[in-house]
Amino acid sequence: MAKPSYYKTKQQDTILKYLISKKNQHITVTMIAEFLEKQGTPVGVTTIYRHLDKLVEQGELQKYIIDGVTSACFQYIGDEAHCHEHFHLKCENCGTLIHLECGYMQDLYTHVLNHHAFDINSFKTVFYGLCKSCSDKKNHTEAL
Amino acid sequence: MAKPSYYKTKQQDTILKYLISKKNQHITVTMIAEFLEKQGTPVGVTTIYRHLDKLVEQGELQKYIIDGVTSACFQYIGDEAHCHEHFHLKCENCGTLIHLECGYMQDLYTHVLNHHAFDINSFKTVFYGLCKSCSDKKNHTEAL
DNA sequence: TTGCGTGCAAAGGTTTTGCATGGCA
DNA sequence: TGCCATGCAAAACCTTTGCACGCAA
Repeated sequence: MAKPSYYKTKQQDTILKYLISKKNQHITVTMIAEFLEKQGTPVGVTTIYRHLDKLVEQGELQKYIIDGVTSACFQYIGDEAHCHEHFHLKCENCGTLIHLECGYMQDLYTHVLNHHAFDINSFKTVFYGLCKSCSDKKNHTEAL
Repeated sequence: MAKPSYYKTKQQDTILKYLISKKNQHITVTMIAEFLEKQGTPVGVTTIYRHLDKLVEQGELQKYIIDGVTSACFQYIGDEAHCHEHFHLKCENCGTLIHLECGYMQDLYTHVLNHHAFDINSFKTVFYGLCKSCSDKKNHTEAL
């Protein structure tokens, strides 16, 4: 698996450069397509999808989906694939996406690995819940 | 919010009965539609979507999405909405979905709430990673 | 009788597939 | 030249919306 590209093409290079420039940032296929369009180096969405799939297989790119966001999200991580401390938090109310770096998550990773024999991929995992301001709001408005 | 139904209808009742019979189990809109069809009480998917939305708003039903599963997943939980110990684990390789009940998760919930001011919804949160057998397989096949 | 509930049909959006053409090696 | 890469068009899906009719109260 993780088939490498046989040919080096302009499109491949263009996409990869963009991904690297947005390293560790949240992007979507539409964002990529629009940016490349504006930049004067348009690439067909089919091609973008195919390259992203390949990079995900190779582990250089993380794909994650978020409820309420209609398209898939990606984050280029290069060779930091085994970081266990970066998680996503998504507020179910206001939609804010928080990137969380926290040592406790390393413990969580270890716990689940040792006690439940499950190797968590932190980048792909999205925690849902309520951020502080929305949580406060809800409590104030609890009288519906 | 959480608008109650004004009218009591056969469809509403049929859907709710099915959900309750599958309590704490993983279901999709298609599964519901097919079951009701076979049972001789077909309900249009539009209606199913609308009732599910309402139940999610009311907190009786949890919606979660899983990468690789093209449609949304639901789980009827009734009034157990505030359990912080039930999480989902999804193997990225074989697709197995594990329902995890674990006291450590209560600690995780507390940690994130106290240190990061974020109130995690455990039912909606899906951990991605590798289950033991797939993890073992990967290590054996590491020679690609 | 009133007006919400239902469900068909159509629209909307993302992602995949078929296929002819283009371009790397 | 051989083959993979590309990208248009169309298909495949899931989900939402519009609208006319049905049905609960």
